[in-house]
Amino acid sequence: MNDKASSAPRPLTAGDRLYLIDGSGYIFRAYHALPALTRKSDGLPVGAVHGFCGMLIKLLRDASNGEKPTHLAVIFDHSAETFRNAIYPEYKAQRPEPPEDLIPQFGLIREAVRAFNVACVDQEGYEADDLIATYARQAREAGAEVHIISSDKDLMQLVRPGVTMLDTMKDKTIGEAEVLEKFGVPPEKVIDVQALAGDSVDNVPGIPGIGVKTGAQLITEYGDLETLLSRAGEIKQTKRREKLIEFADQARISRELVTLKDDVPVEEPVEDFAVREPDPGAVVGFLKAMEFTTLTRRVASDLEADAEAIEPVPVAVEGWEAPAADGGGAAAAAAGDGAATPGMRAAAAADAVRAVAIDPSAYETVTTLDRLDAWIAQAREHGVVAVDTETTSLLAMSADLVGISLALEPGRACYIPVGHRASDGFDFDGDGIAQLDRAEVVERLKPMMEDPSVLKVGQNFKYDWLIFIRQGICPAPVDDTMLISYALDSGRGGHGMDELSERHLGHKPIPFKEIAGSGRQQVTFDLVPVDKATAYAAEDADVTLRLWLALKPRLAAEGKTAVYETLERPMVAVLGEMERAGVQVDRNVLSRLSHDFAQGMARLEAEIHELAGESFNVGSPKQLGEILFGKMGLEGGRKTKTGAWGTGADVLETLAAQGHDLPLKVLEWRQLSKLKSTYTDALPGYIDGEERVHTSYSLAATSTGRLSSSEPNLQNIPVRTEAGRKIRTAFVAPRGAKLVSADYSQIELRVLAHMADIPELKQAFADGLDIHAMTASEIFSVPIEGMDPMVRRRAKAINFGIIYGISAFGLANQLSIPREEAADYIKRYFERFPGIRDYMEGTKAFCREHGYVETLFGRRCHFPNINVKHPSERAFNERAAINAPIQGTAADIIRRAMIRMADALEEAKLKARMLLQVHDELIFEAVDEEVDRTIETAVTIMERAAEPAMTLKVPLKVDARAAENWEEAH
DNA sequence: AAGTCTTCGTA
DNA sequence: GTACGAAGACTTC
Repeated sequence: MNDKASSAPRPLTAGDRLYLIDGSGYIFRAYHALPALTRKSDGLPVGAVHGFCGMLIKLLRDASNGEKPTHLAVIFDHSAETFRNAIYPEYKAQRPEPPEDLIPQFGLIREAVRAFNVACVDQEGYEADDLIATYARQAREAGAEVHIISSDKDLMQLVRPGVTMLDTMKDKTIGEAEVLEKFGVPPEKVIDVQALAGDSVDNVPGIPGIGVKTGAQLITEYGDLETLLSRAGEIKQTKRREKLIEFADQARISRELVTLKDDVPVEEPVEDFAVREPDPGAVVGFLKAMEFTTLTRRVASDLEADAEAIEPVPVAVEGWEAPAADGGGAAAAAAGDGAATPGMRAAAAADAVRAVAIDPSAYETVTTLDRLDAWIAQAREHGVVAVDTETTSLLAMSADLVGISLALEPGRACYIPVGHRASDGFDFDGDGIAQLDRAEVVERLKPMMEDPSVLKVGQNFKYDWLIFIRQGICPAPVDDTMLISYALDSGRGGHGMDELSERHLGHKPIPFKEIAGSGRQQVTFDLVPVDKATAYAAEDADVTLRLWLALKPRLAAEGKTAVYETLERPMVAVLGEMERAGVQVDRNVLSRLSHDFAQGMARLEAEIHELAGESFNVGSPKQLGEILFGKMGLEGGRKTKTGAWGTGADVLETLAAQGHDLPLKVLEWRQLSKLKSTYTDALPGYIDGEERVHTSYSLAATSTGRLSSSEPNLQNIPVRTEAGRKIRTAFVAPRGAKLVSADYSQIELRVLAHMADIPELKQAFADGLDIHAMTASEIFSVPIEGMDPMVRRRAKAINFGIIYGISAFGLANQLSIPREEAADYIKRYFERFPGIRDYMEGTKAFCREHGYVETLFGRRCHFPNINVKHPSERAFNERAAINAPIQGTAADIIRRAMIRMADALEEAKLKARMLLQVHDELIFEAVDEEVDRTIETAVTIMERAAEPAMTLKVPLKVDARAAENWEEAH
């Protein structure tokens, strides 16, 4: 403990303000919410420490309500074991180990607390939360005001008159209203809801199938947990009633686990927390040692101390070793401009963006040409402008422009309505609404939107790009906050605007539903009143700009500029063009197939009902399960976690193999049903007036760098079965042209051979051998000549398994062999190719240590759950971590090819257009006389796509051919 | 009307 | 065993 105040502490009284900081909670939250930051001189991770010190300084200057604390303490957890483990041994049992770069910061934060001369409290056997509950009760009973610095929902039960929580990271006070919003019940009933809902993070079991929503509703209805449990028999919903009865005791234990103990025999009296003036030498010395230049300056000036004269105070660091000289810090520092590192500038930028509150009522609606010109002029002067379009549809290819919003600085944004209509049903052309003419607005915006010196910032800009292109504007240059986030944080959560706003700005944007309604009452944006539209649309531009300010500096700080600039940003226009082109689809082919499939289904259905002896819905797994395992009494066991009979294809196949006719016919029926509903019936709905279908590609939907395709998904058009392949004949080229398909051969195995550096595999690819036959020959010691196809098939399954992070269980499933046999194959494979095993182990170890893996081109994929305790979940993460660099590198390579393709085709004076991408395949449309040269160009670009950034140790091979339709071209 | 589960199509 | 998206059934509101 630090120096005691000279006079004896006086008891707390009314008028005192006690601030209790949940130190342990803060550390984890700050670590994840704030940008990673390292000490410039040696790379010591200090992001959470920086956030913590900033928070302390702000609090000591003036808390957010403008009142300084009279008493202040930081409370920490003592150790993992608490009295709760005696009640329930599994409590917090699956907490992951803290990340490597957080460990040294635990000690540093305690050092910080001491340096600031603030009370620092922990106590064996109790969690920080219990100590907080106890001190809060004592202070409140003494008449003092209590503020708890935390956003932990477990502390929300303490909120009451005189006790509030304060989330300093979001600058938000949590009072009774906020608790009610979060839990649906007032604070005193929070523990009852938690007892029902449980908590997977703390491993509080709760009652299965009941979440916060249902829990709150039940508690509201019955008053409290005990009443609910004793009257559980009255519940109408069967499943819910049974669960409540079955797991009643589990709920009672859960309630004990979440109830905070407010009568801990505390060792430190609350009076001792009276705020004390820090010693300038200690606190400035500490901040200097951390190399927090801005904070040092701020504190020195607050304390009227001369920062220059104070030496850094050496701080011992536990749990971290400085790298040898010339570590990563040097590279980061090289990009800096003076004292601050890019990391610190990135952190400062994120702080600054949070500083200005978001106020949707403060935006301007632009309805005169003068104001429009003024905004355009300011955008040009400013050099950066966030842009967002509002339209009538999520489908960019058929959406009509309704308005445009611009943002120049945080809080300074406008909305330009151009296509609103009154919703009374009479004003069809919008004459009655004050808005500018669309064509005129477009014409005036165009020069600025195309001005190379004005950067246009968007969120998911491919959408807006398509809208602008269709208006005759070709926006450039552009930045996309969604793609910046994707380059930085893939695997750490989604990249949609609302999610990013909540994550980085602590702000929840107005939901679309709130202004346009939902369900039956939902209206298109053109029918939204202009004032509401302004609040919504301008806020989007404002948020986009703030996200850009917060995220863009991180690219340089985290070394991801090249990934963003070479693999992400150029894709906006490339995919935009592909989506705009679309692919021609012959609706007559689809309609004929639909008819054929329907006939086949009807025939099978009759046969199935005959075999079952009754009529039932073949498409219902539930009814089918009843027939198979109930009525017919077949062996096959329960499966799914909800307790239903499993009727997956594998189960039905097993039954069919035993000679049962019904499951076989169900399998055939399902195949036809799938093809009909998903493809032949659904696709015609996407065909436009030009007979073409325009899919939408998502650049940020996968964790690995692959694209995804939706509305419709053209990356899962059938190919494996004869019936399915017929659907591909509906994808055609226009008269006088052909479809060209070019696909990489074995790209993932080639990538693996390069990355793991396996001599035999490299040689095999160099020699153009059949890689699966070669693998089979190596591990089963059989000659390639005259090989049994079954042996090759086994080797092929192993090769795929390797890419997926093989497990004996999975391989056994794939090959329908016993697990022991599969384990034996894997063992033999690794004996023959030890380099693959080393590579896989190396990848896992790297991921465990860093929390991410990277592709050859530097794309980072995060795995926040790689270190969880639960064995099968961890194994799942490990397999994904092994797969990600392989799948991701292949994805990077085809992206590079696609980005170069447009220029290459143009340079070769070819009219061919790239239409589709299916992970390792590109589909083009080329006029008949240019087919050969298109193939030549496409193959060359694709095979050389890794160069010059990377020289692969194996050649890339591309097969390409042309035909009238996709089936024949593939 | 909205959300979850199951199944199945692709690389 | 990896990565996705879509459809229908089912459940609950």
